[in-house]
Amino acid sequence: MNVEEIIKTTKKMPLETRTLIHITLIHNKIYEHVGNALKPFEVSLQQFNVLRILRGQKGKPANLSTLNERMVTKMSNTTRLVDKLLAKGYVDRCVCPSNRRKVEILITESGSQALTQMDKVVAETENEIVQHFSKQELEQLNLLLDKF
Amino acid sequence: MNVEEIIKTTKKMPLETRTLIHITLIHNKIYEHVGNALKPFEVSLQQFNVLRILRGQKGKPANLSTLNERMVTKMSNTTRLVDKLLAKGYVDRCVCPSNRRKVEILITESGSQALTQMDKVVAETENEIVQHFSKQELEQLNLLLDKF
DNA sequence: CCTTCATTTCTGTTTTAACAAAAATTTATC
DNA sequence: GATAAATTTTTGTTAAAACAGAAATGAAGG
Repeated sequence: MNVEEIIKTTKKMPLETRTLIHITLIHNKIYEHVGNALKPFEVSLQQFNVLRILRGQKGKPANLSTLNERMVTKMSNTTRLVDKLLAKGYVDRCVCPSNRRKVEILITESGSQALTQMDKVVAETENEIVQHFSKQELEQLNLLLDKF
Repeated sequence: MNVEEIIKTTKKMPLETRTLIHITLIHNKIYEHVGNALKPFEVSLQQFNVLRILRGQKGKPANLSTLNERMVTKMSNTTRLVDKLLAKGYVDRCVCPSNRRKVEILITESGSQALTQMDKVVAETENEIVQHFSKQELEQLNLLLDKF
């Protein structure tokens, strides 16, 4: 990925700026590719993310604040995101009996099965995106990214 | 930035997945910080980006397709983005006399002045974001990012 | 208990983005 | 030159995100 070529500029920009633009371009690429891979399932990246968190709960229900805390991209209205998963039958939701302010969200069997399918295509897409990296380079990259 | 800590997971994930989540988290950070820096000017990151492109034209007008081509994040409706810059008096727009399908967009004096101010705070923010990197590390990072 | 405050979720509103199709103009072809 | 095709921008509609405030419940202190 050549930054200058993509944004069609010949001007030399500060290394700091170039780095941040670079990250944004890569993010756009990830978002687009993974989003497309999920399109057949009619779920957004965010919804996929929530399903993964719920599976990670291993049967233990999660409430909204837990979801929000663990989401890659925090958003203000997780309620409506869960509404959509509910409409697809991928999750169950009920008020928490011990604290009726809270809500308990669980992935359904149907949600789990769909998620297994999604995992496959997402993993393939992820591998495609990083296909030009060796394992060692990926490790080196992660070390550098930790510095942000 | 510790990925596992931020998304509150203890599970070991594939290096590929971790890398892409990492990129997304960093992108969120950039977006948030630079967005906040621009807030006093009441322009979005995208609008700031367009102003920079227009300045790069050095007086030569740009049309919508040129803008779209050079934007970091492509979007379908650049028309409405330019509408907003127009409302703020930061750009001028008129139909291209030689090809009346096209439109010519120019940054105004007021836009240039505002942009100079924005540049300052954005550059500061960018430096903050990469403050833990040495110049050499930034170069190394850019080389790795080129592999995407 | 009653009042106040804190927590958690939900709702309303406004912005922004995504997608598709329409309108205006130019270019090409017969 | 008329008609069809291509290009560029605009508009309409729907979906998603951001922001702020309301509602419901629980906890604490008098």
